[in-house]
Amino acid sequence: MDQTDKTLLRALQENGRITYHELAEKTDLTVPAIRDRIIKLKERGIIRGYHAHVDAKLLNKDITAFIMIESVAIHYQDLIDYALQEPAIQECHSITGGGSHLLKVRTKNTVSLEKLLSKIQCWPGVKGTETHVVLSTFKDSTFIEPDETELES
Amino acid sequence: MDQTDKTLLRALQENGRITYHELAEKTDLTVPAIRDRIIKLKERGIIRGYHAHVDAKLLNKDITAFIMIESVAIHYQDLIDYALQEPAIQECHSITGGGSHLLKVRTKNTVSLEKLLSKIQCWPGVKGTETHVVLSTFKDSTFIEPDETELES
DNA sequence: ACTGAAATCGTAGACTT
DNA sequence: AAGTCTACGATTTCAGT
Repeated sequence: MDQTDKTLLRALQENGRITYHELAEKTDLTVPAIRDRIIKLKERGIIRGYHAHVDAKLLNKDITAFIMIESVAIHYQDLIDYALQEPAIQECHSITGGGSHLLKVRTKNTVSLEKLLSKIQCWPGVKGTETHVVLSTFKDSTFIEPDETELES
Repeated sequence: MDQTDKTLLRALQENGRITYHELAEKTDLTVPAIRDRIIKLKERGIIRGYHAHVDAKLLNKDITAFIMIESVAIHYQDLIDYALQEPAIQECHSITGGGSHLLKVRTKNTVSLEKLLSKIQCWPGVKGTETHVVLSTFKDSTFIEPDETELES
């Protein structure tokens, strides 16, 4: 993980379809060298994948919400299994502080959000939920600055 | 927005570097037709961009946290401006329920999280914060299912 | 990590429905 | 307006060095 790798990671996060040729220009390396490095970054798990970012509202998902769940420990695995199966749930984290888990969900409207909440409240071990509907999103980035010195390799 | 567009959106969300040829095979269209559709999806804002997804932990960001902020309305714009400037803040939403805003942040460790929190608590209008540190992430998808009938076009 | 050739892919214009 | 065909240039890939 040297300066060149960091440049590649920044560029690929900014534009996931950038060509090897452009990356070669940015780094003063040749195209095959770029390719080798990117393959290695993938093999090391640093690059997990490439994804198109689509606009949720334009795909008829008008509601984004965060749902804090209070659940009992014995049923944590059930909760995870249910969360993985539900397409409207984009993220599921276990967290510290009030609540045991936090979900990020996308639904078409308030009706579908209500249906989803009813489902969740029926999951085994769920004692309570607290929903925060997103009114506006001012920043939504997936960019991670690779600026720290790395420990490994 | 027909069945073909939905297939394209699904495929591009799953693999942002998929070739037009592969997409042509999936949809039984020719490569130029695929290209035209993708250009239009971009022009309509449905495709916002393409991004490499990198592993935060492997880039020395060990902490993910959600910070709920209670702020006074007069200073909302200040809060947004500060959030946009801070690279550790990945998301900033205004929300309903307890708290006025929710941040998703990534930091190297608890020390840098503490520093960030100190900064945020000094922002004008911030009355209080409530931090939820992520212990484990069980689902982290950006996939949005384009399965509803669309209103526009 | 570089070179160079071969295969694959993306792009643009003209044409068809 | 949307798709196809064809041809050309760009990109990716895969040797060997």
